[in-house]
Amino acid sequence: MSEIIAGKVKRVRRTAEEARRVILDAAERRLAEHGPEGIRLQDIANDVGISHPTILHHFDSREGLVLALTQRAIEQLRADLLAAFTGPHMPDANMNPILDRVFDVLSRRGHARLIGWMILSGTLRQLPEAGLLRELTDLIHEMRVAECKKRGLQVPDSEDTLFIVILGAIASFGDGLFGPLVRRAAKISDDPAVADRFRAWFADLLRRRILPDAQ
Amino acid sequence: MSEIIAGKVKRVRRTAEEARRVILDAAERRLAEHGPEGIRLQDIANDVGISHPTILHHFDSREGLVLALTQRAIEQLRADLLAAFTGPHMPDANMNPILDRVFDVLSRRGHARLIGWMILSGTLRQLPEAGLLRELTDLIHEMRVAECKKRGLQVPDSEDTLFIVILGAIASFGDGLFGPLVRRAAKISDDPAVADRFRAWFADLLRRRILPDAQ
DNA sequence: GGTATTACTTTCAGGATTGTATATAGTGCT
DNA sequence: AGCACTATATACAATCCTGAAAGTAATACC
Repeated sequence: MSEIIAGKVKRVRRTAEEARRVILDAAERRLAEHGPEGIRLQDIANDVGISHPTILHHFDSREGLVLALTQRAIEQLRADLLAAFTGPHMPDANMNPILDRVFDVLSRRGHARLIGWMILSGTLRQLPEAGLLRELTDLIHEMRVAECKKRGLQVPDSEDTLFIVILGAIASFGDGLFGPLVRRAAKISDDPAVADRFRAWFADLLRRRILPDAQ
Repeated sequence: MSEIIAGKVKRVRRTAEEARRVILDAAERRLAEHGPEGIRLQDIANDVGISHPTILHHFDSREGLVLALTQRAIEQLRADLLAAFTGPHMPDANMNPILDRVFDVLSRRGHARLIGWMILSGTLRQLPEAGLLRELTDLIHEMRVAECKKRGLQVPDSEDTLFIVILGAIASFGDGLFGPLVRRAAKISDDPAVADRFRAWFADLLRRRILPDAQ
């Protein structure tokens, strides 16, 4: 491992924190590129340029590594999502920009795949519950009720709002992982414009369900 | 393996077809209960009551088994869907029983997880393109256009039908894999009745989009 | 400069899983 | 009955991965 200079091994010594970071980065890359089975201590160690027991030194065990990876990913995802939801146009019921950001976080940045893998490997059960969607539901429902009252419309059931949020979440995650497959099964061209149109279409569907058109 | 009677091994000999079937059944059960990593030759062999090389004899390799499992699931699903859409009550466009079936295969029987796993690990590329969703879309769209004309409504764009189907697929897959997580994040009780209500709600949403209420 | 700490390496062991080689026993056919 | 075919079993090999043990080298601190 590392460089060998004149028969002696040149070691790179990082701070523990730094070492953990680069190891997690490498693990995440492997996961994204090679899928679930790509997280092998040897391979990750090779990528970083260290020996695999070093990983065990920092994370105790393979599971420790996976747990740390999961934790970090969840925190990032949560931060990204909160940023999307507390953006400037939030009180607005226009779902398009919000869903755009959510889809972007989950699809392009690969969080859906990551979370999917974590669900499959069972590590996610060991993490604390976030309740993020509950907060979001309450937020939207409040806005929805107020708007409906203002317009003299029938006030919707709170479970309806809940289901809208759940659908949004499930479809966003689902698109991030299964989207390409589904589009192929529908014989859609690889053109990302179609995926974009679908997203807009879906956002419109949700928006109309949340608040019927005033026009 | 098998029963041992007076020092001799009593073998159960099935037809190749039958053997493949029971093996796939056992694999599917393991998949549903333990997820993708639960598909281990030894375990499956134990469940069936055979030795694990027998599985290799019938499927060549573990990957062959997984592939066959997926293929069978897709074919079953395909048959179910086509049957559902060409069934007697079809002009009715009631999505509920259909979605029930889809959710059953993908959620309860664990195929969403398996396919998710295959996407992540890259094995899925070896399956032939089905184009199933395209056929389904055409079927639905035809029906939809006919019904709209009959009622004197505006004929919908074919892309609208396509997106409905895609949403149905993505949400079904998404629910199968991410559903439990999402429901937890929404602080919903584990009560499966809620998941059922959501499914019905979603089916209704799709139905209304396909054909607006006549009332 | 000396010493303690710890990040890191090399080497090896244990375990699990897939896959191979070869023998055996049902089943159908002549 | 005898024979061919093949589904099945046993035993073994090969590989891979995680983890342990023990020693080495870089950094910090006195």
